[in-house]
Amino acid sequence: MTSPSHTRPDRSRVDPAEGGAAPRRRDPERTRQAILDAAEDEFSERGFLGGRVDAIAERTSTTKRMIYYYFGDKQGLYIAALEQVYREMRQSERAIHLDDLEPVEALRTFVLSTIDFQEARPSFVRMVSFENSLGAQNIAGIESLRELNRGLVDSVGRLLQRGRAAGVFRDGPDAPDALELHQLISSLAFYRVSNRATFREIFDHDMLDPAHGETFRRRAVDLILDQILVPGAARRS
Amino acid sequence: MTSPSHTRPDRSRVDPAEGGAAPRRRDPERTRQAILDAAEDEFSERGFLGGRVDAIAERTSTTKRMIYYYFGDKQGLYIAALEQVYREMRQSERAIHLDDLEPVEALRTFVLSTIDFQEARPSFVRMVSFENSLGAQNIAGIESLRELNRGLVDSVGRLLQRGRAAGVFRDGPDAPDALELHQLISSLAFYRVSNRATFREIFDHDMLDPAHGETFRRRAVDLILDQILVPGAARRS
Amino acid sequence: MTSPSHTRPDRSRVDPAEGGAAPRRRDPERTRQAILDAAEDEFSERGFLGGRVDAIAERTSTTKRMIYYYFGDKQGLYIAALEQVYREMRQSERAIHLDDLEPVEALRTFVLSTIDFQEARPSFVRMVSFENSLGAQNIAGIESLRELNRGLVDSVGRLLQRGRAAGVFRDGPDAPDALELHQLISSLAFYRVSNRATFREIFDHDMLDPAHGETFRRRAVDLILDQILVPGAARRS
Amino acid sequence: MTSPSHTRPDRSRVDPAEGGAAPRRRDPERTRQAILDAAEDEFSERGFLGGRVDAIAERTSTTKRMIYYYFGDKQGLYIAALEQVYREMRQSERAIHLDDLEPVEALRTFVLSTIDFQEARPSFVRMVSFENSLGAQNIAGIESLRELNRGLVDSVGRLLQRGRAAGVFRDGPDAPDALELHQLISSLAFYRVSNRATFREIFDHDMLDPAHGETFRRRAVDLILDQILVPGAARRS
DNA sequence: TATGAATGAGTGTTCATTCAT
DNA sequence: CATGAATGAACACTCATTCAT
Repeated sequence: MTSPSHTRPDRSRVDPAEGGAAPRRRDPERTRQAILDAAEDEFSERGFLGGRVDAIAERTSTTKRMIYYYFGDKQGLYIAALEQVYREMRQSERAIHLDDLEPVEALRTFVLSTIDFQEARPSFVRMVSFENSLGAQNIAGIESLRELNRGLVDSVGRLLQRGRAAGVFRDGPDAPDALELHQLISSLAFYRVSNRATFREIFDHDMLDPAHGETFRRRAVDLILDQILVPGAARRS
Repeated sequence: MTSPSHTRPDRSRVDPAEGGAAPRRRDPERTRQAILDAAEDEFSERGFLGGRVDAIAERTSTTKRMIYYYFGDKQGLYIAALEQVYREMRQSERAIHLDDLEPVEALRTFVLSTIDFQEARPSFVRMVSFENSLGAQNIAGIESLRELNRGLVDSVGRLLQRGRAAGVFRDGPDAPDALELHQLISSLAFYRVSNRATFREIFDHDMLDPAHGETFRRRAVDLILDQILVPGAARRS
Repeated sequence: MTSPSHTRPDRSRVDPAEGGAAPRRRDPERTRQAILDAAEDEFSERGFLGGRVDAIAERTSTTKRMIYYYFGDKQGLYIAALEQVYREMRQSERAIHLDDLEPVEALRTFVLSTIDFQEARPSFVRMVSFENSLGAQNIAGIESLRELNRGLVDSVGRLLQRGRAAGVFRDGPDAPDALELHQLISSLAFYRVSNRATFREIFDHDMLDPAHGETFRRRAVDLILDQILVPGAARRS
Repeated sequence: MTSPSHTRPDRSRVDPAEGGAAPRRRDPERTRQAILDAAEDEFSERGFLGGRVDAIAERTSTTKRMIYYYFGDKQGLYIAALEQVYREMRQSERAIHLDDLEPVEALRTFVLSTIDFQEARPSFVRMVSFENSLGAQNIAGIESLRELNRGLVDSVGRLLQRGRAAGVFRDGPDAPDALELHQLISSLAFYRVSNRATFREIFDHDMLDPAHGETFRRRAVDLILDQILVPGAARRS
């Protein structure tokens, strides 16, 4: 079982010799990364329109001028931050090596990993939410993001293929394809994080409360398997 | 079957005697409503932080000063707009009179109605998304919103009760309660709208394309019923 | 003979009751004019690119925000200032009522008036110089400026016509037309002001020094009359 | 007759051995000249205040740091560019060897050469215009520029002397001196270029259109000779 | 009830210039 | 000789909000 251990990797660890938090001088990669991390924080909290370049500069030890030096403008920085969170999402999927697991276990692992990632990295969810609310204007035409996500759906596609070949996954025109499966899993995992605040405010119920975590995970896995497994197939490997 | 016919009601038709589109003179209620509608448009497109009071004034034929006269400040206007979309959502649920339908049909109708509403009123989804991304700061403590939503979950609760009493809905500690059911249905219906833009941009797949509408609705209803119905129960009334 | 008495009209004298220099409150026209005058000063000294909106605000008692309120942006203000100096130039020509003078006297008066105006209003010359150096980008398509200037050339055209009809001005294909005459007069009057600084710096000679004024005026008038008058015509009326 | 063939000399051809366009390595003089030419372009298009050091660096293949290495600061570079265009102007006058021509022909040649040069090198006109608009602040005290220009007026002075000695040029207190003659010729030649843009924009008339070139040249030469020649003197040698 | 005028603090961005290597 | 990295001050422009009438 996957444990919710997705935390932001310490990308600033470029030169482990220097231990300081702030990029002091002459370490461009560290400076760049520090800006990027600050941008992720700011944009995930306030969105593209609400995010302030000044605020990002203040979160860093560098100056505002450096932001423009490295990223050109606010949108360039925003896109770079968006790419970063998408890349991490993709890496978290790659890390579980779906192709090495037998289909049912792979699917179960994938569902849990998706839930875990979104729970552990709420800034991913927030950034994607903001971006959607603005009609994905900033994302439009960024090929790297398309590739990242398509790679993920391809993984799911291979998984489905193997399951069908093994006779454990449903087949035929009525069975969901990889994209539909991705949509379904994402809906469950994403909504829990994206709508947490209003849900809590309105219902006094925290969807991310660990007390509900196991129940939610079990229900989600079962629900997905119900949709995919051929009736009567064994759920445990 | 519910058809997707949720469009924004023509709230400006306060005094049908006057036919003009713009609130000319001496009709405070119409002026107020025009501001509110403009605010809903602006805030749902750009969020609270991104939304501009000037832009709202320009969308209306009234002046900026009136906004402050009627709503106090930007946040007051934002909250009023949020209340408006929530109220409509609740009204759309009330309109289907769940209590008058037998449980299975009521559940099916509720699922479809939820899907339809969110599809027809994307500004609801966008405003809720924005609000969540900001941690529901603006919503905090607004009792009216809590009441609206709790009324909805209460409806679902009565529905579940009736189904269990009739022996068609699952019971016991493992069966989902009203809030969990609401979360599940919302996840499916909300995500389809909230993440439409990035989904389309990344996968060239429009989740709201009518071509996929029927399949999605059928799968969603079946999926929910699978979770609620006692095994072997008749799905059609 | 025309005396060099073209000074900037006191356009701020809107409400003669209030004598203060600064537009205090609630006198929009005065505020607007104060901004415009400050803009003329700033832009004529530093050009469009070199001129600073902040500096213009500081020259006024109003704030920078008001500049944008009245003129939209820097370019809008610049164009308004340019229109203002062009308009004054035209008015100074209108003030001498060329049509009421007999041709030779009218021509002499026009030449002197042109020289006087450019001498008295160096900010006109500087603004036009700057605008030319930038390729007249900002002027392009501003119809009001075209009309102002064409009105002036039309005046010169009527003057030439009358002189030819009276047999005192040269005629035929070799005689200069109104536009060529305007170019010639402008060259003399404009260059004296536009190139004053480098001339003084390089030759220690101030073209605008009153000591040379009479000589310059006499030579200029004679030179122009030489070009226009039929040989042997009386130069004095 | 002088033909308008003043084009910017290919100053980059310092070391003809290397054929490359860009100053690659180990050719400091070429690097310096490339920067200078880029500066002339930039400053003549946008002025001292409007010109950007970054833009100059981008016009060259060298880096911004080199600009500071070779020229100290922005103003140093600006002055160097100004000196360059003034030097070329002076060289174009020297090239016609006024002292070797008889006075009337020399004067005619000088007028045409002046017209040709300003027409061929509009960046000279623009830079001088900008510099004047700023009150010649940057030029102040640059002795080299004074020498260049005084040498030119001295040439004209010798020319006048020879003409008077030969009895073909007017003499006496009423006759123009060398500086006045320079001013007159410059006015005609300079204005045609300096005010081309607004003239074209306002009157739809391009003063530099080749169609008007011959007429303008003939009139200018005649006009100058009218001022200088003793009445009745032969215009052709 | 309504409105044009006014404001100060901030908004993204660019400037000429210098540093460390 | 040459370079990428860094800087602080300034840049044009916009924000939500309030005032006087």
